[in-house]
Amino acid sequence: MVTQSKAPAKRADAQRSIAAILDAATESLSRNPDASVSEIAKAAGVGRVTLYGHFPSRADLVDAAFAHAIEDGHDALEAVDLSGDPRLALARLVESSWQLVDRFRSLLLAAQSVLPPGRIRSLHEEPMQRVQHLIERGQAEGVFRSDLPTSWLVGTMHSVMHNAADEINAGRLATDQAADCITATVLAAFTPPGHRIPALSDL
Amino acid sequence: MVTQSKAPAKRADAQRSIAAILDAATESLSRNPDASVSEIAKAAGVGRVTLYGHFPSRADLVDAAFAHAIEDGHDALEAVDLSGDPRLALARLVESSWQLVDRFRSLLLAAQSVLPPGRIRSLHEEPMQRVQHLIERGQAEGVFRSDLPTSWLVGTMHSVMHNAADEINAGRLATDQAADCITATVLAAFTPPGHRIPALSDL
DNA sequence: ACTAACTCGAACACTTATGTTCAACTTAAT
DNA sequence: ATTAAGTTGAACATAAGTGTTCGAGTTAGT
Repeated sequence: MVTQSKAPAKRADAQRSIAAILDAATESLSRNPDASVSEIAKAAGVGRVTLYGHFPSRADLVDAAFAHAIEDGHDALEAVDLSGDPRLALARLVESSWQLVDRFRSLLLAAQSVLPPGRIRSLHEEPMQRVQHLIERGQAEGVFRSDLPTSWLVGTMHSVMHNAADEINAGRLATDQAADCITATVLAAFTPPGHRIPALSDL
Repeated sequence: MVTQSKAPAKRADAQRSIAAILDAATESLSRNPDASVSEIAKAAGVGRVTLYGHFPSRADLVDAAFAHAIEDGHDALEAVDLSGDPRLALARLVESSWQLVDRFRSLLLAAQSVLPPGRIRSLHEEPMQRVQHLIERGQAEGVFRSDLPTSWLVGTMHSVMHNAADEINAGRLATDQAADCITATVLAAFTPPGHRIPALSDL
């Protein structure tokens, strides 16, 4: 997938431009989902026309930036070891996922308002399935609650991380405390009724 | 606060218009945070010029609609009995809050992108404090966890409700199941480490 | 050194929104 | 019945964004 089969191979400066644009788009859209094409071009140190030369429309650009971010995230998440106690695996996964969610949450907003509905979900699907599998394993082993839908638990993990981003943004939470808060909350939320809440320490 | 001291008292038809505009704005913005003034005016069965006659700018209109919604919500929330077991009180509060969050979540988005930063928080402060007081009482009585900041727990309750809205929107959750999922999740998230997760039934 | 690919700014056409003005019409209040 | 308040659509001015075209300059590849 590294080299497309058709296209006559871009020139070196074009590749540099594209990379710069993609980076700038990711950065700009992460700060402001409504960032204009002009802003992004300027941030990339590139002319607006050049940008349109590589990305036919703003939507194409957002799509590319979002896909690029997902790919980055995918690599990071794949490195996480999901074996062993599902609760410990979850803690590890949260730790890694959190940084990604925090970085790209605003980019997601941009994507949501521009990309066709199915597109985002299909890009998310692969990493999401790893989460879902882990949760299902935990449910099967009886350490995660089964009285709520798996999809609900997936969403809960997601939204708790988003909450952390909001709290940090509002100055009510320190960045280095976020991971602990998230882990503690998600672990508690996943614990079956009647069971004891595990402390982070005794796992 | 019902009648402003100065203003020469609006005429009956003007009051009707304002009410219709406010309702239409709430409804339109709840469906689409970017709804245009024209859309809202049309939905209110009123001329665009008339609308501008009452609300100098789009921002003023959004502000008014949002404040109106908060006031509605405030009344509903104030009717909730917060005495007795904090966990039961929380369940009652969640039940009532959930409907409001569901109704107005998109309106909040509109407000966030238009209103000055402090404005939203100041409008939210009063109802939020009731939640915070309840949580603090639960923490003091030892039935809610104290190892996480109170503000974090408040935010968690909020974000879990938002998650429910998303899940419904995505078709992964039925509307009538939402309240139970939220209650179960929030109750679990608030339970202190080492304690057992309470089932909804045995409270 | 030659050429095709690439870059750039300026200018243009197009769209969509906000907010204002005007002049005629309708309605509520006393 | 009079009058002031309210309503209305059409037209206008502004502003900001998107996408395209053009012509001239630069740069990478062979």
